[in-house]
Amino acid sequence: MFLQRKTKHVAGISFKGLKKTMAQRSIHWFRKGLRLHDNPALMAACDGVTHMRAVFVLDPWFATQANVGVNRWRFLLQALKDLDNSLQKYNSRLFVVRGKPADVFPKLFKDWGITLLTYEVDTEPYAVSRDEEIDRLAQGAGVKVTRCVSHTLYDTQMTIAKNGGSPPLTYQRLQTVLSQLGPPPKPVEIKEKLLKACSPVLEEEHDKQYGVPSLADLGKDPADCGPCLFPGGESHALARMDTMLKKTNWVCSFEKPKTEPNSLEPSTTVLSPYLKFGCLSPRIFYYGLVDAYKGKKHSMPPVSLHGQLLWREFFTTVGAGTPNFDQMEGNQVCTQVDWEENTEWLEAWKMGRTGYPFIDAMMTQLRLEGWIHHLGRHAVACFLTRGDLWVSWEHGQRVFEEYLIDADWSLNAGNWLWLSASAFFHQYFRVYSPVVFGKKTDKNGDFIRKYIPKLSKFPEKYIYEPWTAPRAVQEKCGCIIGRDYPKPIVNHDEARKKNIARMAAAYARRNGAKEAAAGGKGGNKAGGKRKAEGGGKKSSKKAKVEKHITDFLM
DNA sequence: TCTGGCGTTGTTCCC
DNA sequence: GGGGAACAACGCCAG
Repeated sequence: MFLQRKTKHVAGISFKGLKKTMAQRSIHWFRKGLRLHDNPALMAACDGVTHMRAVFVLDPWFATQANVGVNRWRFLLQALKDLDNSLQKYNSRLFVVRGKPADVFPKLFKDWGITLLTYEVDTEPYAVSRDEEIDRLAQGAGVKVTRCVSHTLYDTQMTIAKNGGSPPLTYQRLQTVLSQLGPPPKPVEIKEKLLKACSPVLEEEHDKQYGVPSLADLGKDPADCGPCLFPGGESHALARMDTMLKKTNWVCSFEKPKTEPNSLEPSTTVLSPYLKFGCLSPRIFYYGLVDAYKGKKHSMPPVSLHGQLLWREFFTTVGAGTPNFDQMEGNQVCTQVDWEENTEWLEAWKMGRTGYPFIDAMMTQLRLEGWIHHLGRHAVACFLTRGDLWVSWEHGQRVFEEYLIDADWSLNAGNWLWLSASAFFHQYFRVYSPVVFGKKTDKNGDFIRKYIPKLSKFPEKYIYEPWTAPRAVQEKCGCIIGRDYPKPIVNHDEARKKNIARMAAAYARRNGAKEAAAGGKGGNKAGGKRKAEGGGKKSSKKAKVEKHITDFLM
């Protein structure tokens, strides 16, 4: 109900008006939302239309600017192939068109006699500017545009408006706002409309001009791909979700922090890549969980599976409402930290050569397979930034963007902000140990043995700290530390202490700047003065922080 | 304006 | 080994 209302509103046309003008030929533009199920924009493209064409534009921007690794390309192409297969069941096809959207659409509008363009709302900065341009071109061509929200549970702009015009910056605040908005809209059923709106496509002509390309067609070497553990596409997404939802006990007792980052089989759902590309509707998943929970005791947000969908909602909403969300400079929610450029350490981290087996195994899994457990992401992100290497989270973000098959602009930036304690999370003294953390769920180091075969023969006692193994043990294991596997590039205990102090200094600078700004604006001068003079809780707290900083930096 | 409680996922030590 | 407190002490937010 809500979505239909929104659709009409955003498109600036009424349903009555639509029926009178009766668009005959439409394009549904697939970007994310690579699915037929619960796709309100696709449904809008079929509404009262006799010829709907499904289009995906292979925008060169993604090849040149978007930092997409080969595993994610493979996932995308599989998803497109799956979509094409599904459309064939409706006597239709997917039209994959090469070129910039701004060049492609005016031609398609004209050649195909299009009167209606529909697409799913995308809140990422590039998508927003791209879509604004396409909207202008459509308007110029007399083509109506209908946009629908279905990548998120709620319309992010509505959530922001409900929060008073700015995005909620805490999870609890988001929950409060969403509770005021009511449950998310129900999924839409599309099959009948799709059947009516699809028209036959000439087979031979089609594959030559509009077929889904192969990796080789795109200049990618398929040999660079890792094993295909999570094939792309709506069919796989729905099958994966169904399998998972059937395990109701597991679903009801799911608590994210209790899942294992280094199990050999994923301990979580791995629905993230399917949600990223929209092969799976978040609302289908949400209501699938509602059914699974029904009448049973179950975990709750933030740790439950519903909670995971809300985290996705949280970061997408903040990302949509925060300029420069993916960088430190000009990002209002981000603490400014004096990270250091260290290409050698960054490369060691990226390639799994830090000398810390747990970190290196995680990064190897990421590079080869395109997915690692969320807590593994925490450990490696903390290590790169505030924990050990003091390298900017922006660099880590770019590496994740390249390697992850589920790399999502908002979630990636949001989580890096979180883990580097630059925003949302502030307890910077809680540092993951690259040695201790993994042991909790994998004492024997089986995960390390799998991803770093060189270390596979080390006894349990040394597997997380092979540099502590006596020379004789290293020789017996066929791996000399410093020759066959690196020595640790930093001393964790020393780096941790130094970096906690550096974070304290960064926070102190930020708070100092805030106070100065408040004073300069003629705000609460009395409060500022009181703090400056010393005395009271705040001042003693400040003195403590200063001592802490001095102890480690001087 | 101040204060106490809380925050998805730290580590170490002790019982 | 499991649970709870200490460690040192962050920002946010409701009341």
